[in-house]
Amino acid sequence: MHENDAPDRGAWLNETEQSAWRAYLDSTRMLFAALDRQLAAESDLTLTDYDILVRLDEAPGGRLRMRELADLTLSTRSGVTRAVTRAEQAGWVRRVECEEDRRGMNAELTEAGRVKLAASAPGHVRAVREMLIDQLTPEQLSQLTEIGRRMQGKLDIG
Amino acid sequence: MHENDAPDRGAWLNETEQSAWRAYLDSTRMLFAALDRQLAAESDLTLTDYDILVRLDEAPGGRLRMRELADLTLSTRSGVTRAVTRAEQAGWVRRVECEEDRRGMNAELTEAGRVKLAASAPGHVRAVREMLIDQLTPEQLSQLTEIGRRMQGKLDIG
DNA sequence: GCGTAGTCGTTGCTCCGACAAGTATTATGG
DNA sequence: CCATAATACTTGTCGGAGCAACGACTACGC
Repeated sequence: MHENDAPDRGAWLNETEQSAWRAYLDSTRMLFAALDRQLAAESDLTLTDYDILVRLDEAPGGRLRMRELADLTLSTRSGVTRAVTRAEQAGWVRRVECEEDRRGMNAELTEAGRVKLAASAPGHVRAVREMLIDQLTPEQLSQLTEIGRRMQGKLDIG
Repeated sequence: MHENDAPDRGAWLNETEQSAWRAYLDSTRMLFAALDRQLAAESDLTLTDYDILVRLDEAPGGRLRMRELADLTLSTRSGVTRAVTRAEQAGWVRRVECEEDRRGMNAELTEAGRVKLAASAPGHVRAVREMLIDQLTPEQLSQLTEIGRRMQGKLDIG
């Protein structure tokens, strides 16, 4: 009758926790796979590639340091290096050396990049709506926001 | 004033939708990455590998057809072929030919596989608790279940 | 029965992304 | 100042996973 016999505290998940976790895990995997397929089929893009275009588009001057881009897209620096290289070869992005730090590099969205994003966004947004947003009540959508924020709060720190 | 000028129906997400989607996307990426790191560090496993051990453990006789395993883990057949090959080389799984269908193959959990799962589960479960379950109210946990189910309902069909 | 169509699992190919090491540059501490 | 540490990006290497193609087998239609 001590600390570790509270019903939920064992080494396994109870049934409620288990179904929540599985439902979340499976649905998320399905959603991400479906979004990747949609972007690949309609725009020949990866979700990561798309995310990079979006983040650059939102940044002042369409320009971000590689490091910032890695932080925003939650990927590693090497991942960003390669993704930006791909985008550069496709003409959507150009590399611009950093003035104030000679190690630094900026990725800058080109006009072709903005065009590409404008062409890709509607299909992607439609998919996100159909598969996620339209399936949920407004209350669930706001719960999802809060759930995500709480997880981020835990995961940002460690 | 017709069907597509409802405020939420445009080609872009409104602010509420946008923050929900980003919070969900980012937190999920963080969580999956953290879980993968935890399993890699403490058990030298992938989340997929772990999932395979779990599904086999739950199956009668610790045995499943490759196809079933692919469906349950939401991966492709080729993915399962390779994951099972890895698990087989590690000694956690053995391949058993299927009696009633000579094309078929079963993956069967070995004793070593059960031991491996028993050794890996507590750390993984602890991580899931810390990062996800403990961050949420019971109400949010049940909302998460319902959200996942709704998405699955949409995505299972098409 | 027999041919055709579909299914099962595997393999070849290729892409994506993580980690670790390397180079160049900037920051720090004495 | 100068040596050391820390940071920014890149690259080498590797592992995981998707798609398409394949051989083996089964199921179906007639």
